[in-house]
Amino acid sequence: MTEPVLVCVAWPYASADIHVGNMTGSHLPADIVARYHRMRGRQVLMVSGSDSHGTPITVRADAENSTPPEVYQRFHHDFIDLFQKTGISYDCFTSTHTENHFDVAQKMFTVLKDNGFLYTDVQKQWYSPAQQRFLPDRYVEGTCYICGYESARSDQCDRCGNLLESEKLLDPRSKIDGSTPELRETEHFFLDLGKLEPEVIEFLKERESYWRPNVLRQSLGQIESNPLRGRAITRDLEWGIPVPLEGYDDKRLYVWFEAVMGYLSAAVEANALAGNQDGWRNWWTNPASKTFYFIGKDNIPFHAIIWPGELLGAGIDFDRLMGAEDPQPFVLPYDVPANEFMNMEGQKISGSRNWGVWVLDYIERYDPDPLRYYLTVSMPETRDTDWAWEDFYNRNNGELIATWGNLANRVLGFAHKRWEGIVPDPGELTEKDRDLLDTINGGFASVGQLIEEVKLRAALAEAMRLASEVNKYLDDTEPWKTFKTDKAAAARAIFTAMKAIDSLKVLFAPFLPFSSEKIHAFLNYERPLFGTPYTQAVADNLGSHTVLRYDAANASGEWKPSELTPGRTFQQPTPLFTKLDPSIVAEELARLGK
RNA sequence: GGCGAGGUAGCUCAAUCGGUGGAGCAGCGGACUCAUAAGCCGUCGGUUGUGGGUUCAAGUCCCACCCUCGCCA
Repeated sequence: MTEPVLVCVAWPYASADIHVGNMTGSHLPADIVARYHRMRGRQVLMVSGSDSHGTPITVRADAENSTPPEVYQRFHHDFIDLFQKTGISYDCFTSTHTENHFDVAQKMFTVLKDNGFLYTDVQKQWYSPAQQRFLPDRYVEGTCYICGYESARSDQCDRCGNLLESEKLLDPRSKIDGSTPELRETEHFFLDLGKLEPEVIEFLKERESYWRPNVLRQSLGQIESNPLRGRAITRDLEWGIPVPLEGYDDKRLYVWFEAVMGYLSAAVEANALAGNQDGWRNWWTNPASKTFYFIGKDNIPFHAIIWPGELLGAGIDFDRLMGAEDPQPFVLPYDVPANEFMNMEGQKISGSRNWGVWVLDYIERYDPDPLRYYLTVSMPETRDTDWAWEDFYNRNNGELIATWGNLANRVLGFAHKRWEGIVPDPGELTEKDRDLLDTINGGFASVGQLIEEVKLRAALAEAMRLASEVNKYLDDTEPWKTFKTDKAAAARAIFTAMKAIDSLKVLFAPFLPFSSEKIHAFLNYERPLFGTPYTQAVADNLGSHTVLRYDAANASGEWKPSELTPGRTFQQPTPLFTKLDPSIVAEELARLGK
């Protein structure tokens, strides 16, 4: 059996469009890692879904005179469309509003409660006598008790920027009907993080040597300076997952508590859809399984502290509740390679100001691989980065096309013209030819190692360096000259370059799957490098939801050097990438902020 | 306010244990023509955010401060 690899991606909230910052922060790095491990022959399961509960969705539903299910479904379908168009190859992209997820989340609640990691406490919350219900913080505004701003949200003041203690808000008003809410006591469940702290610290320290410093230090440093305390995990809401206890009918699980459990429930769903009810355990209770969590820096505490805490608190009892005869504990996160943020032309990306590049909009005008290339070379792995259209244009024309696209085109084009679509016979290779192929083949170790460490910028830079080596080799051997004087030498050089390109196609494939498939097809390979995404409608007692899945049956890509042989036929190539006109920079800048 | 990450060439980033600060792009020069005027060779470019300190030696370690960003209160 090969190693199972679980690739978890932060669940996009189903009331906002996905922008380039979301892509480079989580979906894209996850996809690169997933595609790489698949080619290594590992059992990859890449999961995520739409985070469908919570107040912002009900706020939007109210504003649009719609319903929460309609709102989340609309965004959910857009997400799936986007992932298919950009090649984000989820094995299972589902939703938190499914019977399966409800079941998993409620079981986790029960297990944590039975194991003594939940307790109840009473909080004060704004209550609307007019509507006879508790109001979420976002539904209440009033005067900031720090700066006096009159339209402060109850949890944060937009003028002075301070986070507010909701119950201290002055002159509170309901945003729904303007009526005056009153403070009422309400009982909630709390996750007892203090009790879990020693185990969480031990978990973090075991990973100290290889986690990114920002992720590790922020988690460990936070705990060391402020001991963990309980956090409320229920809310007075209608939209969400019911608390699985008598007498809590008007309370729901808090989204932050249940959404992270989606990694687990999606694994359960994916395997159940494949007809293997117990299959999820291969990724979740098998000690050989490696689990990666691709998130943005704002999500670090949830994934490095709270989620491991929930998994530790569940112990072996979740597995027991799922019917295991010999229940096992959960596999804890192997790596949480959180990214920093990407800005847009020097300013923070903002949906309300339309300051950003929305991926479904991008894909109307440009191809997916240039986006993936640019987002990888400027991925915010160690610090915030900036999307600049001028830079996008330069990277596309001056790097991606100039170094890699042009290389494939010049070699395959020249070879096709001079050898009439048949891979030339090189005879005996010279030392120079073997040196080049050795250098390229070394990429399978060097690029692979960097991807395993989730240093994706460095990995792509290494692949580009190797492509550059082939350009140098061609300049050195000059087959276009030797073709006229020493045809055998030209055949040798072109064969060597073709073989190098056939290998580079694989080295680039996790990053640039569409163009690698193109080269693969030019070379007349029968089966594609990667599998095929498809959608499936799944009906349950909550209705129906669409799941994005991945069919690997026909995939043939393997992380190993080319075995190209002389004599096989190949196609006349077409350019891998489209050269951009400089005018797009001004055109795109003009769209921002409108 | 507490915790954390970052600040290095015009731009984007490297620099292992403290051991002569490097690459790509842009700029400049050159030879070439298979290729999407791409590619290749050469070259210019630095008070490592600021101020102190430790050391034979500091981008790296220590202290203070400034700036950007995130989490928490």
